[in-house]
Amino acid sequence: MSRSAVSRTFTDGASVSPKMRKKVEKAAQDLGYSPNALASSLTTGRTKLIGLVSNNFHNPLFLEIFDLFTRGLQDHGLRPLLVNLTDETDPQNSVRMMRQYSVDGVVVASSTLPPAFAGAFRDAGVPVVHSFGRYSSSPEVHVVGIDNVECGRMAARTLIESGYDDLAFLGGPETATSTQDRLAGFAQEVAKHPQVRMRSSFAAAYTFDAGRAEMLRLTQGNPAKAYFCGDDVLSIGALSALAEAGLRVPEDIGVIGLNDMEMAGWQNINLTTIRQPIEQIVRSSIELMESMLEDAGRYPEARIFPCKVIERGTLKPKA
Amino acid sequence: MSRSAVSRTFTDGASVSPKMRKKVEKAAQDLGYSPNALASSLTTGRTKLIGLVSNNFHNPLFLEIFDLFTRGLQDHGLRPLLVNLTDETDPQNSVRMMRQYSVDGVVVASSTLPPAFAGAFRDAGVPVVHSFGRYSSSPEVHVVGIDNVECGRMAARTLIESGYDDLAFLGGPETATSTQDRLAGFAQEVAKHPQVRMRSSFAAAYTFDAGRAEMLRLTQGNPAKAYFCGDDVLSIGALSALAEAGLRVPEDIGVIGLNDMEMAGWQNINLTTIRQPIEQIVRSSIELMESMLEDAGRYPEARIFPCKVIERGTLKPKA
DNA sequence: AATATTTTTGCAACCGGTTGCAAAAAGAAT
DNA sequence: ATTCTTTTTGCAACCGGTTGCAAAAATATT
Repeated sequence: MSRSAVSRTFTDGASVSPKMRKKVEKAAQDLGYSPNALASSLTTGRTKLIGLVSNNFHNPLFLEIFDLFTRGLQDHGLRPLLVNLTDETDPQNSVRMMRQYSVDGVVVASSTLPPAFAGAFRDAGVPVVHSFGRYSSSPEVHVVGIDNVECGRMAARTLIESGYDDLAFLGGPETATSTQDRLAGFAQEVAKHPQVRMRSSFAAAYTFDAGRAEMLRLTQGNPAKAYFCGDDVLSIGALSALAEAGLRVPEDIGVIGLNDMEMAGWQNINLTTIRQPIEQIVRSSIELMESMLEDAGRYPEARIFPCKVIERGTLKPKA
Repeated sequence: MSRSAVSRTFTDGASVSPKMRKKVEKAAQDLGYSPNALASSLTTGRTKLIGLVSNNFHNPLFLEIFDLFTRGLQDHGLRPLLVNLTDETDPQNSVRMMRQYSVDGVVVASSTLPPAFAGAFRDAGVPVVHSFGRYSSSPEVHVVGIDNVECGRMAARTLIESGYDDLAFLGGPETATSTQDRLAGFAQEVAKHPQVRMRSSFAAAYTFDAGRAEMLRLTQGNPAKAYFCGDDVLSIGALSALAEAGLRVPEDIGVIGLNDMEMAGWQNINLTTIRQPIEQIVRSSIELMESMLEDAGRYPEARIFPCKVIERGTLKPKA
């Protein structure tokens, strides 16, 4: 029973006779031995470690996303090494760290990080997919997500079909690419309808407080009749502000969100929103990652999934 | 410039002359070299990998907890290897996995897992701390969390002080130790007040839907005047049910939750609740883990942090 | 300047596995 | 029974680092 024999019984596809395997397994059992994954990575070059880096640790939607990612990766025998990107952390730092731990790949799960961030991994030779990233027809790296421009159009279309003609976009931080894209689509669709007017403003962050603050400010003046908020949490903040201002939803003002996080379906929130198919996005991201593990040189690809409107109670029913 | 010289420039405290260090650093720069953490772990026996295992991927509070843990660990140069424990996964399985990846330690972040689960790691010789675990005066493993019995008492006391005398406990799953402890404390305090009556019931899970369903059921009959719900999400579900049943809070029925997750402070929820000091618990857990990395044989210790009532709008103001 | 002391450096063995290759064992064919 | 194949096994080198130890270099002492 040599060292190689042991190694071979634990790597499937290797040539070991049934009896040798039995013998080794028995011994392993008795000694409580199990192979050291890290040592083996040294020669095989694979760690099965996947860096999961995100900066969205305040949006409950991302708990759902982390749940899906961790379960999905585990099911494929991969291990998520979690990286919480705060504002201070230097991107290059996390790139270096990921390399030191020889991760097999990195998935960047964030709707607010710029494409260049994910690019840094690719430049370092680490397979990377950017989930929930910005759609581009010629992506720098693999991107899996939604078409934010189309979502903007969809929101405008929905509001208009519901009979609103005084619209507004309440976005997240003006610098986030997702915000810009959604606004662009929204404006584009509105432009097709001469009788419809629109305006826009921005919350400081994709948070309840920011949404509420901005909507409170808006209710001081002369608010629009229907708002497309760039995110569900933002929407809920806005709804809170509206309630506090004594305005009824949807009778006085309509609201449509984006994401369809679990909470949006809660009966006391009941938010009409555009559903982002996170299960599909995550599943597809993992599949893409797996295929890159086989062939790292794969040409960057954008996988875009369609969104759909989930009608609940914050918009007047369509006529 | 030998291999050892390189190794020494990257391990602090090693004997290298300034000029040698410069030379190595220059070369590393040019070649884009950075040491392989996994290879080094082979000889040093330390990976700086910490298993972060949890089964609470549906409670938004845990997003806050993951945020704190990942940031905290990162700040100490440790890397969280995330494990999502689903119902199907065999505990032994994750123990083996953690050993294969030679994690330096494991933190079990869960209020619902039994102490025995964390014990399995200890038995395997892996340093472990159970955060948000059940308090015990003679813990099997290090536990950091709150005293659920005392929380139960505190809830009852608060309700009684607010003038309610027809109380009820609306717990999570009856099997969860946290539920049992909270109920015990609640009942214990009520027993001191002969004029106060109480009852109890249980939601199927610590979720909005379960809380709502149970409260809807209760409103069919003759509900109590004030409820202590075993968790904020549960409370919010209950609040939704009460609103749907046309009952006013706090005028008709009072509600107090537990956890004080971010959402509880949202103006349109405004839940009176018992705050669990998660920042302290997480910080302390990490400190404890660090000290175990030095001295693995440390005697199991229970660190319990006090909770406090956060008064908001779901209880009648104290007289 | 010669010697003693301290610091820096490189050698070589080791950490715990994997893997190409040749020797040994088992099975098939004659 | 002998020879030819095929399968199984062990040897030894390697993955990318660390570290005790002795040799070499730099500093200090007389």
